[in-house]
Amino acid sequence: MDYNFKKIEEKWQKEWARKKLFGASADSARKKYYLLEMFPYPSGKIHMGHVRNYTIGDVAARFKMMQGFSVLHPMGFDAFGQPAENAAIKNQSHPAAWTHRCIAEMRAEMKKMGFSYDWGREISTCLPDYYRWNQWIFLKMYEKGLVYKKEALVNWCPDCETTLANEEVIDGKCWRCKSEVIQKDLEQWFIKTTAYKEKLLGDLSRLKSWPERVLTMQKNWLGKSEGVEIYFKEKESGEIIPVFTTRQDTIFGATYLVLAPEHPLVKKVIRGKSQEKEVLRFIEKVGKESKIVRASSDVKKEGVFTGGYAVNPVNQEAIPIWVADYVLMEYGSGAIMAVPTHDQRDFLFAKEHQLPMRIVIENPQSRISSPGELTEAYEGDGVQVNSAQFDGLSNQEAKIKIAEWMEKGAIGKRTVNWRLRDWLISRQRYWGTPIPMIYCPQCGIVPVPDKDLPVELPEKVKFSGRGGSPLLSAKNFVETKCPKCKSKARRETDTMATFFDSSWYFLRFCSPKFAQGPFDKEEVRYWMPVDQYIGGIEHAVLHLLYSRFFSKFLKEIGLLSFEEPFEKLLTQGMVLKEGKVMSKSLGNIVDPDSIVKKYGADSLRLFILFAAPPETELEWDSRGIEGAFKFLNRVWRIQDSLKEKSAPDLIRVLHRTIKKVTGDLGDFKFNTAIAGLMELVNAIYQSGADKEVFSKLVIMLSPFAPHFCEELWQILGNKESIFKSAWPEFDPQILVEESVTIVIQVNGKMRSKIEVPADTSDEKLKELILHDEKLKPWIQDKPLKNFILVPKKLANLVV
RNA sequence: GCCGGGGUGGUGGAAUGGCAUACACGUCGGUCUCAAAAACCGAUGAGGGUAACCUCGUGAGGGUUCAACUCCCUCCCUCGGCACCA
Repeated sequence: MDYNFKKIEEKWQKEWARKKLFGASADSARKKYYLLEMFPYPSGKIHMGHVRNYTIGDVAARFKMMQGFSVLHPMGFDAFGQPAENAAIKNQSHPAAWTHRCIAEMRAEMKKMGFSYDWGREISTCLPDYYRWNQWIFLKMYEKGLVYKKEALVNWCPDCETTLANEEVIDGKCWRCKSEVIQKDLEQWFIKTTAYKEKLLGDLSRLKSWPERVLTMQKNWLGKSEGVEIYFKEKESGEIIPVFTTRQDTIFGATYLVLAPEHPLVKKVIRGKSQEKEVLRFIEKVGKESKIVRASSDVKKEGVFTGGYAVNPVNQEAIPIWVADYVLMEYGSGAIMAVPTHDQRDFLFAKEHQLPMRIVIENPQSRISSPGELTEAYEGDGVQVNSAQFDGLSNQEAKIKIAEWMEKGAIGKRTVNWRLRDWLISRQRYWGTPIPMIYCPQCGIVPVPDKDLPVELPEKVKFSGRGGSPLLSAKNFVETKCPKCKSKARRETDTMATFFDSSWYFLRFCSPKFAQGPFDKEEVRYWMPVDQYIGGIEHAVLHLLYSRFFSKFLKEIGLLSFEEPFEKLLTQGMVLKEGKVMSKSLGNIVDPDSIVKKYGADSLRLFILFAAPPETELEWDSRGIEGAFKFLNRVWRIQDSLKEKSAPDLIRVLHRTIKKVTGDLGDFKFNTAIAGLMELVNAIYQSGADKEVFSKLVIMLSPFAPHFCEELWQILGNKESIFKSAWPEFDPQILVEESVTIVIQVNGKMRSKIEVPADTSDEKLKELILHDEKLKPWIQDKPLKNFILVPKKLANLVV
């Protein structure tokens, strides 16, 4: 009988669904294992990236299940978002209809892959019974003062016609449509993620099993920087100009001060001065430049003198105030003290504009004492000079002493600066969670009361594709009554960023139908945290940071008992073709469905895991998939020639394989686990196997090729599902070899091998080695200087 | 510039101080066949040698060690992240 993958796969997919084989339930008698893969945006079809992500998760889930864990392995859809809306505008359909069709298609394709999801727990974020809890959590945050509305310069994508969070702007471009993001002054909703910045940074050290680069990316994003805020004074008005620096040790070398062009003080300083016009012209010019151009390092830094002076509080020196494009309003206080001798940017700027310089830290490697000799700024450590009472100290000591001295004299204060900004979450789009807020002419901003949730998204709206939220066109939605005073009021028409939806979905999976709250605390106590999370690196900052923030918030209001939602994280590599990411625009997509039709899901699963370790990039290889298919056929044929009894050598190979595969699966080294199984199959082809050995091979292969193995398992006479059977264990007794091969080196080079009984004494072994004929030419009559023996492995003779 | 990952046969990749290149793809040869495919068996880092074997070989150079792909130092290349961050 041939291996008919089509028939087998359909048969078992039906059977598993009928038996609800993968239905999870909290079972306090067993250890739990929550395995989660990042849920997809329902774009229609699954692609190879999904297949890889979900296959990695599926193998781990099935393996844990067979090891006796109570496994939670759910799947759902991150269903709100702009593509649905764009598609609706294009096809004159409704975003909901488009989304539900895509979900149905994707679900069907996932089922064809044989993933072991508990489909009874499926969630969709676009359904009211999900998003009402978005609104509920949002209002809880509002209650705790973590939600606020303010007018600010925000990121605006002209193509998507909506605002974007800082995290959604990559290289100055929209993360989704890649068009250039501009700055707009708008009133928007923000979430105070910065309230948890210390925890978000500090708890990174708890995430011992997260990839190093993800931790680094989050750390960079949070961007903690410790320094001092120093209070300079504007000479004429006496107005204070705070300046942030991490190099307070160089304060005596400050020879000018620079304000960002947007700094509010600039206009005051220049008023009535001869420089006024020139400065205004400069500010206008900088304002027109895009952020990307301004930030590119090869563009020359420009600036103008304001005509004003600032007084340095440490020595009462008056230094010129400049305006320059290299100082950013968004960071620190938008003003810097410039120390050209010890900061390279200041150095270049000072040279260009012939500004004065003063050395205040001696470079121990060079004898330069006059600033004119410098070719670049010295940013390293050294001894303080020209620094009044701090002369002679090392700059590291001076840093501490100067900070203390400034605080005492109230001319400065130790400050911590962060790169992290609050999270802008309002979007001027339709297909998202309505923000549950009401504007009342009498009462102002009024939150929607709990009992009125959910604020449902109205179905009938106009999609013009041009400006403003489509919700504005839904009169019945917009017009409402104030919950407080009952007078006529207006609903907020912005919706939430979809990252809000995905920041807590892993909690919803624990009790997807719970109606009294976002989740059942008891269920969450059992299942959370997620033991293993698997997904793409593109969420290293966005989704993973927001989810961590949510968990910290929900813990603080007493709903959770843990700090970090994801215990272990695996970021899988991308799937490439001819060295490039598969993409529509490059036209190099391999459709998983076509591969399933040709070779079956089991071959696809096997190939995608065998071709590379999960974390590295994977080059798609059409011959590789054939290899996987051939391997399954090779295993299939073993059933035709089973022997009565396996040879003892094969039993040893089997136990060695069990040990290797079990270990490799635990470490997510799927490629070497499969290689181990291939070796076992090769050994079976050499000596023939009995039913016992073959059964164990089938069990070990089953997480990778589940339908295939389930069928063989049944053919072997088993009634119960293979996934209910116990994972094989190896017998260490059998692994103890009777004889061992000792590699013999002379001066570190392999020259001979001998096989000896495992219990040979060291003395006996040494004697055997010294009389080895093969070594004669290498030793000759040179005296033996050293003899190193690694038990049961190797000997090295040094002559 | 700073931070992180990586560099091993024709190809994907194994080996984290102890036989470099497991496993697979590809290529070559054999068995079976009228023939082909499939299947099965075998060879396959480079150079030298009839052969047994020998020499070289994990981005480059140096070091530690009886022994280095593996640890340390310097450098090169490459991928990713952050960046006028004061």
